Amino acid sequence: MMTDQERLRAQARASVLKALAHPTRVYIVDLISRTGAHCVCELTDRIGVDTSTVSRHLSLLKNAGLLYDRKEGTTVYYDLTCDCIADFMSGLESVLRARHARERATFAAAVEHDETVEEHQAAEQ
Amino acid sequence: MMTDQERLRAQARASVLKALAHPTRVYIVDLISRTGAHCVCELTDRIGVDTSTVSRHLSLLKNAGLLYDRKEGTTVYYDLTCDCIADFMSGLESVLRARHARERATFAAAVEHDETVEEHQAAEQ
DNA sequence: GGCATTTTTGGCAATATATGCAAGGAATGA
DNA sequence: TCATTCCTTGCATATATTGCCAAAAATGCC
Repeated sequence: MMTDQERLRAQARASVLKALAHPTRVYIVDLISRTGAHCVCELTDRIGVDTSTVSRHLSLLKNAGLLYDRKEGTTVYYDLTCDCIADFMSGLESVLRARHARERATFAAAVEHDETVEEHQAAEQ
Repeated sequence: MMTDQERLRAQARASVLKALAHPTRVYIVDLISRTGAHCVCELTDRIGVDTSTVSRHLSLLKNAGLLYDRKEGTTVYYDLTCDCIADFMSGLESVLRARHARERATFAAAVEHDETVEEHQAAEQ
């Protein structure tokens, strides 16, 4: 049976993953990791949703400990708390590439036998 | 402005992160990556929730392309589709360590000045 | 003070997610 | 065939997430 420690560990890991698990937030983190700190209005322009929505995504990322903010006048700049976040996100690439390769393989095998992909997957069993 | 390609890319990344963004699913992926394939009932015993719930988590991870299943009799074993997933998850550790270090630093600085953590964070501005 | 700019917050509706229970397959063995 | 075991799916419910609008803070400038 799962220990309390394992439970806490899983929860901590999930909290980071949850913070990143949204297209807008992935985009924000990715952009900042490549081009440095950005303010809310810049991000709003790029992303094309309401400012309030972007602000909420940012404060969620801040609460998760992934971003910190710095105020200049009325402008608030958000930046990564740690380069390790960029490293972590780049690890996603391999996973996506592998997934893509698998999808292509399944599709190719189905075509080979003149089946639909669903038929092929069923036949695989 | 965000391009369609960027949008799709963010969506693809988020789909993997979303699949992992739950304590139970993090635990499952972690366990399998360390100790190999497991069947639904083993995981159910370890985790302590209903079988149907575990089964759903597993099929979600399968749909996300992170696990595949193999049937032996009435038993279904789930395993990682790719070692890169374990690598990716281990990248989380650095992020968590960094977050923890930051939290400790903030707490220590607050104690230093005999403030609450909230007061200290406000004073940081 | 009054005004403009930037950001955050409250409220609310729409949507998505998580869970257990109960019922329904699927494979095995008596 | 019947019972058993393992797993998945339908349904109902509870909770969480997302997004916009409008209103409120915060700051700087005149």
